Amino acid sequence: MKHRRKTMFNDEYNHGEIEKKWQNKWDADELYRSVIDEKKEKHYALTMLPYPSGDLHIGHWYAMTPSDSRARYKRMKGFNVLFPIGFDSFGLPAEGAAIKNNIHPKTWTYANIDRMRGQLRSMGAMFDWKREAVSSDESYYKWTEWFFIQLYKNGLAYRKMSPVDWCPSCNTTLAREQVWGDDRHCERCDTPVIKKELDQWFFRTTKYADELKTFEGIDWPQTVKTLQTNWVGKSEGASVVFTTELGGHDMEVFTTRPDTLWGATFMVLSPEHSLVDEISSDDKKEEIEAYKAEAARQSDIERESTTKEKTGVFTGAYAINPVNDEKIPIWIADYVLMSYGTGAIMAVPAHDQRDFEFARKFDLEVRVVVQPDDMDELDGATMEESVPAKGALVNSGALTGTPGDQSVSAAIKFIAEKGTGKKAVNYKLRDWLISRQRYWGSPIPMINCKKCGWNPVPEEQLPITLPEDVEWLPTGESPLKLHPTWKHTECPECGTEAIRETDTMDTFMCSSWYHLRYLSPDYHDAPFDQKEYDYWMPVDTYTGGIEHATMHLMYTRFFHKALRDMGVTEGHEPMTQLRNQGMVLGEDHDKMSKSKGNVVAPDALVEKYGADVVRAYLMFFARWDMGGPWNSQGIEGTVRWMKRVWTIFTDTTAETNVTPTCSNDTKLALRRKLHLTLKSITYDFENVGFNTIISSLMELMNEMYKARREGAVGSEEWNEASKIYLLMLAPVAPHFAEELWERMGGEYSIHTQSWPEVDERAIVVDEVEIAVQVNGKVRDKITVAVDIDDEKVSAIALASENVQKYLGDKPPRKVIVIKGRVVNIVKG
RNA sequence: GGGGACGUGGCGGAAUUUGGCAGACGCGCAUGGCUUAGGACCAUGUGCCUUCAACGGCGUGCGGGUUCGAUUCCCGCCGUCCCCA
Repeated sequence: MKHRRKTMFNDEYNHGEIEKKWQNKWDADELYRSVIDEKKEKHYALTMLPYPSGDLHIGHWYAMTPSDSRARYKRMKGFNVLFPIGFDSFGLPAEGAAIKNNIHPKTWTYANIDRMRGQLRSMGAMFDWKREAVSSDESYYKWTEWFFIQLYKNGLAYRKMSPVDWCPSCNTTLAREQVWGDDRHCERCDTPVIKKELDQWFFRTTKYADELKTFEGIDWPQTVKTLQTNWVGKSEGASVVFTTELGGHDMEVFTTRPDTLWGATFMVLSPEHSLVDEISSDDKKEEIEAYKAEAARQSDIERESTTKEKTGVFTGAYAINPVNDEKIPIWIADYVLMSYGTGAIMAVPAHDQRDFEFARKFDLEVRVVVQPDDMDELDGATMEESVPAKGALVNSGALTGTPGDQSVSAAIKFIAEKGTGKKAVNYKLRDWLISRQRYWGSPIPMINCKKCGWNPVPEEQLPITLPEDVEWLPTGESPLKLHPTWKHTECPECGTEAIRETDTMDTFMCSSWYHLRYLSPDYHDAPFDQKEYDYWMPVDTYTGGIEHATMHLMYTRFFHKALRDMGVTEGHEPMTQLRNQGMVLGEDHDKMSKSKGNVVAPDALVEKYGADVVRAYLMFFARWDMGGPWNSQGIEGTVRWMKRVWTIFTDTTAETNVTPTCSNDTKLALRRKLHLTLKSITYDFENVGFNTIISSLMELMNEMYKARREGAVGSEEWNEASKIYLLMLAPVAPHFAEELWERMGGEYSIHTQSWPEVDERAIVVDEVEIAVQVNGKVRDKITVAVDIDDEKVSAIALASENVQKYLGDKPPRKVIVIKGRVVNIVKG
């Protein structure tokens, strides 16, 4: 047969059979069952749960199998390790499939889960399947609903009318972080989103804004911390109230530069600002309406673009600048967005570039109020660009002359005393919009009564389950809304007829607490069993993609903090250590995509090479946090290495006599290499450096081949190396190592053995080779005793013939000795 | 426009734990062995240049700086990618 060579090595190691054999045995023996053991220190290793799209891709393998190796290492290190898995199984694609293939989302989802369970098992990971949690199970989303009610009762969930991003294709609202790119398209279907006014449920994430940007006591990558900090987007400044000349309408503005207040020569409102219609004069109304319509057609990105020509319309109204009581015109312009700050700005053209461009376009006054020390005297009439730098105040009434380093605080003091403003903080972070106008999600357990308003479903009625007899109409409207009976219920307050909320929750709500459900997925009295929580939490190592930095990773922190304040969870953070893996790219170095045809399918690789080779290659081929291009030839190197491992431990024929004939030097060198390797692999596992774990194992194998040629087989040192080699290999290639371990008479299972101890004495040598440099360039190498003192080693170095050649006649100016590494001689 | 990450042989990547012999390990390539055969296996070599060679010169995106010594630290560019506006 053409594919005769699909077994990895030869007839002895049939990876398909052997991997299956051990998977079944581990299962039967419940080898990876994790139960509370107070005698042991716990380690909660968590990998981000997959969405059941129907097929595990190589990215899942990349995220999960190295994480599994580390969890296995931790277990051998003596920790009681929990490494669970589950499915984030609510979400839009199921409904897409429902519409497209006329299949119920539930049927589709659970069929996918079944298939993916099999694929996940083929990894040979130490998942504890008894702790599996599936977010679309009633037993799970009962508690998602319960959490919603707790948030509501604690004032952290509220409903408001709000302009939201709406995907016309998915027929649902999106959170700010689900809207991507310059054209502001839907994360899922790439359709450009539109703005829509809707009544929506929000979580008060902004309450935790400051806390979300502190990362005390947790070991998270700096990149994630930076992304989250920027996402919170805290800026400090002042809020100042401007009043209209007529009618006395108050308009609050936020500014980071209250020191430039005296330079505010006009105001700009966002076209959507609620006061626009009220304050504008009759002769401007028509023009304003036209402008508003035009602005609504553009995306925020277009509107804020710095390259775009400024546009705007004068409202006919004037405001009073509160610091100097001057009358300034109020304009509307699309570069001011309702979604940032208050939707109104004070325009200081001399010191803000956008305001400057606007002023020049419409011939508005540019008044210099800040004069930086290192610049020539500024002139508002002739300057060609704004000067945003700080500096001493000029033309600023009582504050004129205030130096630049005090100007902001002086201005805040001034407006505070006048009662027209105060110190203020503005955040970019918005409250989390969680309403989705879809069917396949956790219902929002709220009831609306004409008399009593909104009330939560009584907790004893949970879960509010999804009706199964639903249909999808071409209008795209939520089937829950269309269902004839489901939404009709009675008011928990007054008992009269009332209507259920027909929106469901954003699925990020489900994944905000799945790490808690894993603790006790069958527990009925609460979302989790307190005993399990007390033992396992917090998560010690969390691994997953960085793309969730401002989404899931932010939501789950918010969730934990909110629950903490309700007394449900403890500690400030849910996950102590976070590590992100990079992406596996296609062989063409491009992002994998079906359209490019560069997708690598893990199932086929497992079939051809076995899970262990795939695992090892994924650990080896790139830095885990960076990722890199797949290489179908590269994986053959991993096959070769494992083949060599197999051969050296199983082939006891021919030249590999079991009676050692080698020198003591060979044995000591082998032992030294062994313990050096053990030391560095231990370090690498601790520090999540997977690629060098594999290269260290390869190096040691090369050394063992050398020792074998020199007749080391059968010696005590050889046997020690063999045993420790397999123990180090076990987390990487669990089936393969177990098989060899058994054949060599090891006690079942290799995975319950202890991680070996480094023998530092084996590493010690009495002589080292060090480099001798002249002016930083290596000119010779000398071998000296390890404990040689600096004078002696300098003398030997200076005596080197080659060094003398470069030194010339003059005595050296300086000799630097770095013990055990280098001697650098500086020429005289 | 702002913020961040990265840039090392033909390729993926080591050396970023403490600034101390750049190129570990693997792919590819080359030579030899074994073999009826090799796309298997074993061994050796492989940064570039100097027509061969190293005990020579150059070399970690480019230019500068600090240092006895810089892939590593600092400054300025260029390029790639990511995030934000």
